[in-house]
Amino acid sequence: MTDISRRQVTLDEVAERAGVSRSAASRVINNAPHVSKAKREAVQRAVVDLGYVPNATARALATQQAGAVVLAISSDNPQVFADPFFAEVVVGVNSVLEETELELMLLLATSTRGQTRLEQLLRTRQADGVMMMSTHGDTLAELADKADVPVVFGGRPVNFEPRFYVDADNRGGARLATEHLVDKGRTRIATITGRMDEGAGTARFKGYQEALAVAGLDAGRVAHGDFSEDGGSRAMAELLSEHPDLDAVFIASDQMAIGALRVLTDAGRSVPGDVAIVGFNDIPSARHTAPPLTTVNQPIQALGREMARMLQSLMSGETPSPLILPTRLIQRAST
Amino acid sequence: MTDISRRQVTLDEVAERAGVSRSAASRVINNAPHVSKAKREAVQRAVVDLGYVPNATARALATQQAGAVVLAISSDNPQVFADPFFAEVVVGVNSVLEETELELMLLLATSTRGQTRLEQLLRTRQADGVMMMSTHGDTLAELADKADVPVVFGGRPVNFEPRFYVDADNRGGARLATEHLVDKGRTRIATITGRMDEGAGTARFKGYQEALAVAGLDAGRVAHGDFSEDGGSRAMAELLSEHPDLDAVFIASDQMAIGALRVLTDAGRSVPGDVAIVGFNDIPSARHTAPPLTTVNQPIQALGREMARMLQSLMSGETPSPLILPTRLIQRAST
DNA sequence: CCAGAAACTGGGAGCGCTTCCAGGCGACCA
DNA sequence: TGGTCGCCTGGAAGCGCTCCCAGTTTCTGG
Repeated sequence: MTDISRRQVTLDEVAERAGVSRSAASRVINNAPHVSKAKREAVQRAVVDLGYVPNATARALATQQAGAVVLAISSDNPQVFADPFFAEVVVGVNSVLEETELELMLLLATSTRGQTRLEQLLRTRQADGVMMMSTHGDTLAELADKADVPVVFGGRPVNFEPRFYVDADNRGGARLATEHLVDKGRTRIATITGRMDEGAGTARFKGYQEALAVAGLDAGRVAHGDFSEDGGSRAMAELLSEHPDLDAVFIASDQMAIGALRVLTDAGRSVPGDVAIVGFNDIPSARHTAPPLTTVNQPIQALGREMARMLQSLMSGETPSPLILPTRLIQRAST
Repeated sequence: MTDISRRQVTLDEVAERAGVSRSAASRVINNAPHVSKAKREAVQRAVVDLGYVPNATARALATQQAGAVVLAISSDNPQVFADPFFAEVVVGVNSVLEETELELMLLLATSTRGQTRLEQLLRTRQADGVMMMSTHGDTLAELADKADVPVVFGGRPVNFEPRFYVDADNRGGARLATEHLVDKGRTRIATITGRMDEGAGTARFKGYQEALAVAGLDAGRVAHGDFSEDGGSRAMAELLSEHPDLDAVFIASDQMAIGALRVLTDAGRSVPGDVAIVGFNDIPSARHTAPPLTTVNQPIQALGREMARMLQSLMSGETPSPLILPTRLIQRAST
């Protein structure tokens, strides 16, 4: 703080000013033992006098530790990250990383270029750990799981169970939502699924099926969406023409629910009078639709937090167990 | 790709296998001149055979270039980043960084710890450049502007004009919105401001004042909010009791507009019949309120993109000019 | 008061890569 | 054929830090 010098202050200069060897200075910086009290203090004084800050790069080279972890998001759609979902994940991740000396790197592996970068990252240990969010169970995911860098997954890709992951209880949440519909006395309950090549999509569909099986109801009214608002509209229209008798629909995302809601209203069906609907995700918009959307909330920040924690534990040599975070039903006026 | 060896492959190994010196190998890796065609090819072959990937850390140490830039967000509220706004900025930033060899680091400087980190970053050149989004014109911002690392600001802090920044035209957008209200024949136009300790807050207020001045209308109906939904509710209630005659209000954020809308409806005022309202930001929810919100859209991804571009230009020694991105009115049913 | 243990100390060898530099060598021109 | 120029080439010196190791000092306890 004292000296706004242009040049970077090095450990050698600190050592010299303190009248000790570089080794000694290094020891006090990393507060390692075997330094006399006098020298330790001399070094500390020199550090503040000179405004010394260790050079992270040099340290990384010497210790073979990058001092950074990366949050990698692999997808074919450059816009995915615009989803507020990830912003929340980042907040969670950051909250635990903040207690650490670790830096956070962001890798949006959307193009081939990004994918390559991720691969190299995995192979060359440029980061001390990676948090991977990959929607598709592509080869990249499996590669990541096998890499010798600690990797924890956020969410599970479809068709592939990583060794370490934290996921929201999508299946349980879907079951909850569907049961809620059953409890409301609905009997002809349809669903609009998400992308079935994503873990969340298949899991939520499974939850729907389970709940109806338990209730002894028909789970045959299904249309496939893609998590988007337009997809929801299309799927709802399809549902309406194939199964005009439906009296409720569980929709695998709020975005789709918003699209579906519009189609329903346009078709003259009242919500929840004629058909009750419940969404998933609890996005902010869900409370502002007409009627406000009953939906399933998942603890997104907690997801990020737990990913970071699990990564830490992995990095310190432990073998954590996968974690599934609870989801809960948020009841509003659409049911 | 060929060899999944545990150990990192080094330049020396490549050189040895290719039968050249390390210097030569280095030259071809960085495709520098002064290497014969034969050797160049030999090295290239060795690279793919061995699956060599340069060690970024070592390179960084040798070249004194980190190979990374950071996006720093300084705020006193750990939750700011949960705002989808930043997610979009990141998408924009990433889109240009993807063409580069640069890594993206994220620094959410919310705690004191984070602040310290940011300061050190600025002083020690651990990154080759920083994109700084700081709402308050605190000392940190000024420090950043003076740092010998290239720094570009996203948005302008209040009370302080950075040398390099890209910002949305908040003032122009606010003027647009207010003029729109005037055009609709409203004459008793109030405003709910954002936080006046943020650049966006003051700029939008200024735009409001300008528009009314031009129209020769009274700009005295103002209540201060804090950009949040609750703050909007409170401010609207205040407005209603202080200036019950208002027939329109320009609200400095959609979040506040949503809160205000509820208060208005509860108070029995119809929108836009009794009072027309326009928000700012064009968040997704804005299209789902009842009635859908007229608002001002700002090109957020473009903001990120331009920040990254400006930073690049700065890093390559140029002296770019500040940039102000246009905002535009999105007309919906609330006016 | 002495042997042995324990704590300190600084030298030096890296970590993997870039880059300066001096020497070598072939080509080209007169 | 000799001289010059310019392009290769590899050796070696770092970039700033960690950490092993051997040597020195200080401190025990008997």
